[in-house]
Amino acid sequence: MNAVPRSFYITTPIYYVNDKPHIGHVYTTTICDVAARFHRFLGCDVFFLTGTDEHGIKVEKSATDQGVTPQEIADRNAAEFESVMGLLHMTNDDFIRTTQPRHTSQVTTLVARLIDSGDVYPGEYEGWYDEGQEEYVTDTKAAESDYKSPVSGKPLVKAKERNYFFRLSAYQDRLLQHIDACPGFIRPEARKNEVLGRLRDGLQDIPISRTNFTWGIPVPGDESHVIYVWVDALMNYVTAIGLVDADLPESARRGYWPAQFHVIGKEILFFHAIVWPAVLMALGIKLPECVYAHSFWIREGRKMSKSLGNFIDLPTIQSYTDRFGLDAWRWFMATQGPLGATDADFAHSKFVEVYNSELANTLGNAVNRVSNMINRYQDGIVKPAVAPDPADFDWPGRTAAHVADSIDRMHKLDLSGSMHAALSIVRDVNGYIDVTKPFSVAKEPERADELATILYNCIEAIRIASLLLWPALPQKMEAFWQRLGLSIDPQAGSLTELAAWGGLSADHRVTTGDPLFPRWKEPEDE
RNA sequence: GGCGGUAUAGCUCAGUUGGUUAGAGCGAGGGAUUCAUAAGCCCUAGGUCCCAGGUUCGAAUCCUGGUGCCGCCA
Repeated sequence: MNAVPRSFYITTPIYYVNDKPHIGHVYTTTICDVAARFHRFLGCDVFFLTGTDEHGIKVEKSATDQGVTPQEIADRNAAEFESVMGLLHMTNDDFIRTTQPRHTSQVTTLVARLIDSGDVYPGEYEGWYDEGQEEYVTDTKAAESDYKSPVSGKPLVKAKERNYFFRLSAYQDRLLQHIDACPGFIRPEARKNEVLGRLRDGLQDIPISRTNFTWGIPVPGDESHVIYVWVDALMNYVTAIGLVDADLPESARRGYWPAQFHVIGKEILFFHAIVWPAVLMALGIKLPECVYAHSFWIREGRKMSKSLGNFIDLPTIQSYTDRFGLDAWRWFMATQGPLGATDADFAHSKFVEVYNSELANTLGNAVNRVSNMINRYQDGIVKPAVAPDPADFDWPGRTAAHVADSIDRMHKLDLSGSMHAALSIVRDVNGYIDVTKPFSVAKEPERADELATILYNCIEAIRIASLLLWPALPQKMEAFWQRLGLSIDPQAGSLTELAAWGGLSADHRVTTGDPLFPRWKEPEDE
């Protein structure tokens, strides 16, 4: 298992500036951040991208309502999204905005290419139009609402519009072939099946231009149309690395393509797993390796919705990071989140349960008891393991297995599995202490060597676990390293070397301190 | 309505190509300890594996029907 330096490009969707940041945005970004940190530590050349989607009718309307320009709305809200990334210590390498010239210029180039190749052609769109909302609704939705506006109740009208269409239908077979050839292309499995189902139903060409608003990128050669926000937005994944403009400074990043992961929410699967790959095929650009569509958080068993007003918004998130610490929040996101096909429940009691059980009782307590014993019995000095292990525990083998498991799972974006593999090293330590009873051995001075061996094994195992845990718990693990007198730079990418057994030299001084994760007791409510 | 998924211990879920006493984590109960954040460790939990048929020497694991929940339908 040698970490061959290899590029690792991971993306979040770009967030729509007309929305307020909430747990959905924070979750996706945190997932990517943990994966990005882990891969940097492994020595991969990581490019982690996020950003904002700033065009479209909704932004234009908000601007009109507020009496400002759309760009002002975009600037203000993009700044808020970006500040959230900082607040949560996200390590994104860039933050792309769809109103930036570096983006718009390349989108223009790409769409022009599609027009040249005939993959985008002018046509006529006919459908049910909601005059109040100024938008078309699909035939199925129109039928569901009895051909009336779900908002105003007024009848929908059949309207025609000249549009530019993308020849999506032409890519149906190739998409099926690709999904067949690359089983990991769409994950998790349930999402892949949904895509396959839709492909079997057949694809129609889709309109990719609009004329009912102007806040967007003009269609090259026809300024009366703007490019549909979705096509505009999807292209950020290649414009951020300057894929089609060699003159841009970003073009030095072109080697990152194809991306390893597009991490998205399940609501935008169609665009990422069907439209985007088809557009890339049309452009002759390689496809990303994996589109990973996670599910949603629900709250205390109920869906989050506007009508219930129960969104986990930024203030709510901050109330958790304030009380439990940023790392605890990240841990819950990474280990309990909806990476699978079903939604995950954000329940306060569950948060406390996981925090106390895994972080306070298992990890924090292990760090505490071991460093305390080293201080108490050995004046805080780590001594070499010269005596044979009284428990004959295969530490090198066991830790190596867990390290390999943790890394393997992270490659598959199984964050929970990866973190729990790391935590099982700590569980081993807790069990080992019980068997070897260093606190009893310490009572017999002639067994000092045996004691030193036991304590070395404990602290060394925790050290190895801390490396794997760092991507999810950066602040606390760095604090732990400081107590151990270690200077570790995860950016240096030497995780596998550092995680080899015996890496901790003797003579390190271990200091004790406040518990890393103080046990949480629910305040007595009256 | 069409297509698809799922239904396993209080909770969240594992259960490989059907095969001896159905598993894990958390919670709960009990026990022996004390280095530690009253944490850790050990033991226990007797659950119709949704229901009814069927295939088979044998099914939680395959098939049919039913019911519940969920997802997708640009």
